[in-house]
Amino acid sequence: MRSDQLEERFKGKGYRLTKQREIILEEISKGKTHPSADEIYLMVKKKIPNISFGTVYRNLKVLRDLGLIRELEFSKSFSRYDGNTKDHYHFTCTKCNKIFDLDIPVMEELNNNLRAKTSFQVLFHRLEFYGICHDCSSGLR
Amino acid sequence: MRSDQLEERFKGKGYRLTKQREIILEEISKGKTHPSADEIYLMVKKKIPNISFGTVYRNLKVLRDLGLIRELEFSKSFSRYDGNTKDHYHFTCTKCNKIFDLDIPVMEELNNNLRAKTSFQVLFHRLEFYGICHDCSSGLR
DNA sequence: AATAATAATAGTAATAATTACTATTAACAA
DNA sequence: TTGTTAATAGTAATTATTACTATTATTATT
Repeated sequence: MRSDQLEERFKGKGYRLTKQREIILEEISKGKTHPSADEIYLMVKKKIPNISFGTVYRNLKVLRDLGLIRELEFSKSFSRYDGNTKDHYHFTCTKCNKIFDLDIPVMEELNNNLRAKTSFQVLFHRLEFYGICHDCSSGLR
Repeated sequence: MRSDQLEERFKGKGYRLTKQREIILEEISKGKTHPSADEIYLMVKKKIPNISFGTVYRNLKVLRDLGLIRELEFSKSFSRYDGNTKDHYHFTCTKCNKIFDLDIPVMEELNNNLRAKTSFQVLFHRLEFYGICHDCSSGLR
């Protein structure tokens, strides 16, 4: 993306284009890795030695908001527990944060398809749907 | 599950069946909700007022290990960032924790299928594959 | 049933990722 | 160039989870 286009993108949403933001975006975009906030902080620190963690986190949110990067919420934290131990998918309502079990078959073929295309040992997959649940979209909640 | 079967299940893996474990399992299994560790702590606290957070967390891991409950790692924390903003899937190596972009088409039909079966407003889905990457399974890493 | 060995517990402190706060600095519209 | 205000650096606070430790409870063995 050209620098003036980038600037427009920022101003369009009322953000300012700062050196910090430019370099954070640059560092994330240049590789094929999927760095953590911590790793991004370290990479950027080489170019802006006194940058702070707060600035990195704040700007990751800004860049995500602008659609310039994607945030993948993997995780170790914030688990939910399910008494249903048979393999199944979930739907999460982004409004009320309720999680619903889905009664659709688990697609083992997705793993097979990926095995056929790659050299990965595919063990399992996680499929999570997101949207608005019935109660929330009908104004009941 | 009968109580004696449950006990066998625990002993089989060298765990003891304690009141705390029984009640934690009971509370998770009785509803269709997907409680957080915090919520479980509060539910169990009604029956064992002086239970501690540590006990809940420790036993959630034990119950998961026994296959009696499932842990869904949703999350707010531990994000990874991706410079590739076009919709795509990932493969995560559970050995080296590397994340790979997958070059397989995004299946919009999964959302349509779910829309057809439920009254949810399905907005998007996340599909993550897990397993062992080529380098790790060939002993290179 | 009594005992010995040790796993599990309660209570508390520590950790790790992220977010909030605040005085200072920098971007940019006029 | 200047005034307005968003963004920054630095630090403290927050939140979910884990670690630590003295005490208690469970189970195997007598």
